[in-house]
Amino acid sequence: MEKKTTVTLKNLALRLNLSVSTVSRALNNHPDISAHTIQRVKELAEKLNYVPNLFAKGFRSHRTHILGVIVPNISHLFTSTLLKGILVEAEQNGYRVIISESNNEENKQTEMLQTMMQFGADGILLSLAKKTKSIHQVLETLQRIPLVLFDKVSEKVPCTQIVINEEEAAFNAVEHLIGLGKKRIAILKETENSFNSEKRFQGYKRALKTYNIPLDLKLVQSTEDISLNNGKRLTNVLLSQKVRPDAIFAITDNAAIGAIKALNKFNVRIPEDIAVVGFSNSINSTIIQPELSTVDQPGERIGRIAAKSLIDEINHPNKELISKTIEIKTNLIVRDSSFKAI
Amino acid sequence: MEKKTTVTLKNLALRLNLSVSTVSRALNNHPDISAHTIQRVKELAEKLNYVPNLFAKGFRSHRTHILGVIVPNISHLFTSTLLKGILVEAEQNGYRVIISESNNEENKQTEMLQTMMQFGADGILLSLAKKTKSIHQVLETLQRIPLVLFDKVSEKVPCTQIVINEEEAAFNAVEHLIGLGKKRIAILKETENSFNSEKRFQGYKRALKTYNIPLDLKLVQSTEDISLNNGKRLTNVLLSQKVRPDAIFAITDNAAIGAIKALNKFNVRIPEDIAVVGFSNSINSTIIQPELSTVDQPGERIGRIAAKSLIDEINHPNKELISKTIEIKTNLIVRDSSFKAI
DNA sequence: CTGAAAGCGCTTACAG
DNA sequence: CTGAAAGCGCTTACAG
Repeated sequence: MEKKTTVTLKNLALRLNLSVSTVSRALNNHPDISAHTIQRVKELAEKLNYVPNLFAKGFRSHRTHILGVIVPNISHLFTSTLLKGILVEAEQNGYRVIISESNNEENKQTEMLQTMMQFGADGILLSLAKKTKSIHQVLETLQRIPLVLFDKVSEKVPCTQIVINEEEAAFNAVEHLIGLGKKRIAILKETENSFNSEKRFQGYKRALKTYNIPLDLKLVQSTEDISLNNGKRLTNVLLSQKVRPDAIFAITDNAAIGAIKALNKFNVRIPEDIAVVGFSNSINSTIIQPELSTVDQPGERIGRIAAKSLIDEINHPNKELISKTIEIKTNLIVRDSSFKAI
Repeated sequence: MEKKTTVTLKNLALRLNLSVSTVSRALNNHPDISAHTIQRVKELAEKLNYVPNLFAKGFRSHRTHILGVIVPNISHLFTSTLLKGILVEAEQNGYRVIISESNNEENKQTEMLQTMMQFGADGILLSLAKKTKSIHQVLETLQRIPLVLFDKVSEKVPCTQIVINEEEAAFNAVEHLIGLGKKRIAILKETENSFNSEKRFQGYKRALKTYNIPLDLKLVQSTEDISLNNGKRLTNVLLSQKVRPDAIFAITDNAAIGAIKALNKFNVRIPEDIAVVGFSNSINSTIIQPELSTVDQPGERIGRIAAKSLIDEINHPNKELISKTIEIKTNLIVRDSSFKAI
């Protein structure tokens, strides 16, 4: 097979003995153009498989219909559900999506924000890198094109932010454990509290306070990277202490699964001896034995709302930058790891 | 905070009392321009936070440095590892990536191929939708811009294709089971054999033949959607038969995990009574109890090689379209679900 | 060393 | 109903 060359308006015009202007108008169904001409033009366009160059189009109209998306790490299941929501919503509104990773590095994030602008993205969806110390470039970007934060957000940025009810969700999870009679509830969280970790920790503390349970720092275990393996490790630390916890609230499913693995290894009964609750409702939470109680974090929904909000802002630009937080409610899903139905 | 307006070459030129040409050259370090001028231009550009409009640039040079990626479904963990590889490799070569989903629908895929071209993507990475009956649009696209197939491929398309050694990997997995003394090895596969399912089934059959085990169609279980739940369901079917299998080879980890769940429920001993092997080495495979033996499918590596191949073709375009398959070797990872070390 | 001009593919206000 | 011309932001061959 041979390669083909690109068909342009000029090509069509030449072949049809028309001007480029007329061809352009015909393809766009301009009312001025005669039905006959429109038909001739469209037939040839079809025949030659003409595809308009959206680059030229967007370049002229200052609208590219591209949304830029920056996430810390694409290869997390939760991230991919966020992305799915973004793709679906973008698609429905005629937008394409450029995706890139910051790898949780601030430099990378800054660089990506710049390239997104260079590519003429109409707007940007950003989930902040964990190590974002300075939000300078974020503000710089925000002053030029619409930008919406989602999932990993920061109150310092005056823009629309899409989050779940982190604090309340954590409160509910811990309250659930307290309701089951648990009194020594440990938490597995991040060392450098990210927005999410911080909020969930606050919810944990408020629940304890509400039910008059003193905060015991021995039960507060932190780690740099809240992964499955670190969940295991921190649980081993908890088990080695003189007084063991009777419940573990992990701020991610992965850490919770690590906890269950550690408990299973030492034949600790779940939930009778130690109950476990996670956060995310990832697919993994139903694979582990016993199945994990967890907060359902509706990734696709968050992605859709984030994309929708951004597209709204693109269509109705604000003169001033304003903060606005959209909080999405979550539900606690109770499974065998915290409450075993008989 | 106030919004800012876009800074262009013209802006800079006006302020500096220079021509647009000179400013352009200065920013690109053209040897003709004096060091002094270069400095002046760059300082102002820095100060005003000038970002070149890559759209205008690409529009002129016919190179957008955008790669289009189409996958059936973004919210699968394996897909996201493929995407990670693509992003990393693209990034290293100065390319941005537009990602979209075909949702396993041929219409959607066709539409996406067109938009990718309209956006002036320099090349396309495509993982075929399951229900791709006609490859007409794929061929049409291929005749215009470089296109590389990965993961879900088709021998009908004359282009570079990146796959794993599907057939051999399946052969090895089944051979492993045979080596453990298993004789009644069931397979869980797809009804309408996709490229992957077909190859894996072939490997299964070749292994049986090699070791003189007759193919028993009762042990060949197929399903439309090779998911966890269908893995469970098909395993229940197998268990209900007069003569049970002594091993199950599932062509996906999810189906294998479903199988394990079903076996656990009926207290079938794994691997003594029935051994299980999956395919993918997804994170789930180490969460299930017992941990799953599986074929390690190096997603990130496949993604990287696919992106690399595409970028190579963009840089060295071929006149003729040629088929070329790059096969990536895989390893079988043996865990407790097939062989329990004592 | 610097500038004026053409052109990438398209749209649209202005003329006729 | 149709066309010639300008312009989106940039680069580059051509002049000087």
